[in-house]
Amino acid sequence: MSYTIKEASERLGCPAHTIRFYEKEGLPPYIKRDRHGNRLFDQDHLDWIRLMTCFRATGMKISLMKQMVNLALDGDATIPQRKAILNQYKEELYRRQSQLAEALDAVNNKLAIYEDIERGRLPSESRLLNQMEDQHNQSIKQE
Amino acid sequence: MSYTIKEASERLGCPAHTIRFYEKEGLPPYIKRDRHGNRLFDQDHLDWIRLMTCFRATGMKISLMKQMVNLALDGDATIPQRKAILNQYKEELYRRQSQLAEALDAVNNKLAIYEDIERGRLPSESRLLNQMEDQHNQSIKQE
DNA sequence: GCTTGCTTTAAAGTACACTTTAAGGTTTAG
DNA sequence: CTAAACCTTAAAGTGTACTTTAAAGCAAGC
Repeated sequence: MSYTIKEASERLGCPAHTIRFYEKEGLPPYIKRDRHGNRLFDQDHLDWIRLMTCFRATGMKISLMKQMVNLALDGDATIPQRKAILNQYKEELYRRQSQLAEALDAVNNKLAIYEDIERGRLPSESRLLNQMEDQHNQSIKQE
Repeated sequence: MSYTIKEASERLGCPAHTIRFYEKEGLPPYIKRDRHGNRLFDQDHLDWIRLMTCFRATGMKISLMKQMVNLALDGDATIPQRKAILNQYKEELYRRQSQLAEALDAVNNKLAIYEDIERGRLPSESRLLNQMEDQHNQSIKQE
């Protein structure tokens, strides 16, 4: 049960070129080839790559993933180091979670203000930009 | 009550160069200058920039922020367009939230496996990499 | 046998957001 | 008067992750 790069690409929702790029970077090790040199992926590889893209999408750098792969290849003795990396990454994930929460708050705030303006409950724009514009206009008049 | 770029930089936790870069990109409009041409920021500008960095940190592109600023400068008539942009961005924020949740899950999974290995409850590495390695070794033997 | 569509590689190009450099002007402390 | 510590601009450089291009090989269908 092996997949060509095209099948792997479809299953992963990831361009074939990107998969090759990842292999070149050393992320998925031990990818087999058929007698023509074409890559053959099996489920384990797909799972592994999916994990990597999951980490990538949330900010882990490829170089760090490569480092983890290398540590893993060196055996169980490197588990403490890998744990340290993952724990640091986990901190980063928490940081991003609160950034997202903050941004969602800000967006909802903005949207609420827009609603208020549309319903005529607020004189105009959210204060900020207008005020800056006012100051700008004043300074123009003074020239 | 105005701040120099250095003070703004300190308050925002953002390099002065980056603030200048943002201004060049058109993000914070109407920044005043003193008689020597030095920028003068007031609280509204800092608030605005802080909002922009909050949006940036969570994936909004500078070009899109500039677009929003331009729309805002065109008056309340553009509110529907701005709402559309923010709602799209909100979708993106939700997408990122679930990506983060997924990644956190995966990390905790990995960490749990490492714990198990360290306590001798699992024979070795998380199966994945070893299995790939085994296959690799087999293919080497066959050569 | 030839086209179509896949595959391979290495290398160059792109997008994005900074970041650094270079060259110079002003203000303040000693 | 001069050095330190700011400020200015424009332009070039950097890092990251792709993405595209170019050149070529294999294989199934007509």
